[in-house]
Amino acid sequence: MSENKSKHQQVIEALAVADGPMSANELWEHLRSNPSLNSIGIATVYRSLKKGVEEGELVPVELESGSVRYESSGLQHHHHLLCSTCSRAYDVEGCVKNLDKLLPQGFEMTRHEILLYGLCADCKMAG
Amino acid sequence: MSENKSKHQQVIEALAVADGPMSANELWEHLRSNPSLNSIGIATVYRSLKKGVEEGELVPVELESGSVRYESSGLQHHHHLLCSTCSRAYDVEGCVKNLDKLLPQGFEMTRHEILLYGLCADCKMAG
DNA sequence: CACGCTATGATAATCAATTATCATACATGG
DNA sequence: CCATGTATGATAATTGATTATCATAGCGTG
Repeated sequence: MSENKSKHQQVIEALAVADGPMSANELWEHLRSNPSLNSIGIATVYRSLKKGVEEGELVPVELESGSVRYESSGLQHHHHLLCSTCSRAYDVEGCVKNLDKLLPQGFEMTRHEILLYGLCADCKMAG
Repeated sequence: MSENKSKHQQVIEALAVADGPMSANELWEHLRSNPSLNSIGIATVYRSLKKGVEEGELVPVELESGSVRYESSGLQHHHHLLCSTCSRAYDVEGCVKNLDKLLPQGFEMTRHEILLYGLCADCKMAG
């Protein structure tokens, strides 16, 4: 049925509406748990992520030592919060001034990431 | 010869004078390349890092998806720059204001990390 | 319908990082 | 010197993430 979305589209779209970058595994579990979609294989998730990055729709985000997360490209400048309870990463809007003042003499900065550690709203509420 | 430092001490001291957090492998290569020390095994490096963390002398720092770096505990508040050429992480002094303003409603922040991406002085010079 | 192509899924294989093993070396206290 | 316990190194084993394989299913075209 061509009315249905391809698995690749499902991956891309799931990230388009996500509230933060997701790892292959998070995405896999998220998509499998959605009853309106058929099941998806982990291999397909990885394939779609790779393809999405190659085609410029997705951007890899590295926040931790374990795995790589992905987010839609073209989001406006933002940063992330890593919840120490659920381990999910959440987008946080905005930025701060004066980051250049941190840069040591002789170094060059091309971009930056601000990572907040703490609790997301759900986990804080539950906690 | 008890006048010599144990390998564990060598690891701890190497991190104490380092200009940034180091991974087990970086530390291993660094220590092996120091002609004034005997060679060291990678297993000993891992053991010393684990012990150092357990005893509170070291702190793990996760900046990337690949591996964990370690730094001396008790350094004053600082952040890091990751050189895209040599892949080393460097400490950068200072911080910025207004980070709390980034925190979304309902979330809680316990700590933060600012990561600058770019070139270290050596690589920029060489580049 | 047959053909050929892409998408998909299950799973084996790979890879890097880390940990576990095990035998040896070293230091210390009888 | 001997017994014992810790430190060390080489290397095997494990682990988690990711990629490669391979067979199958679905789709569009002639």
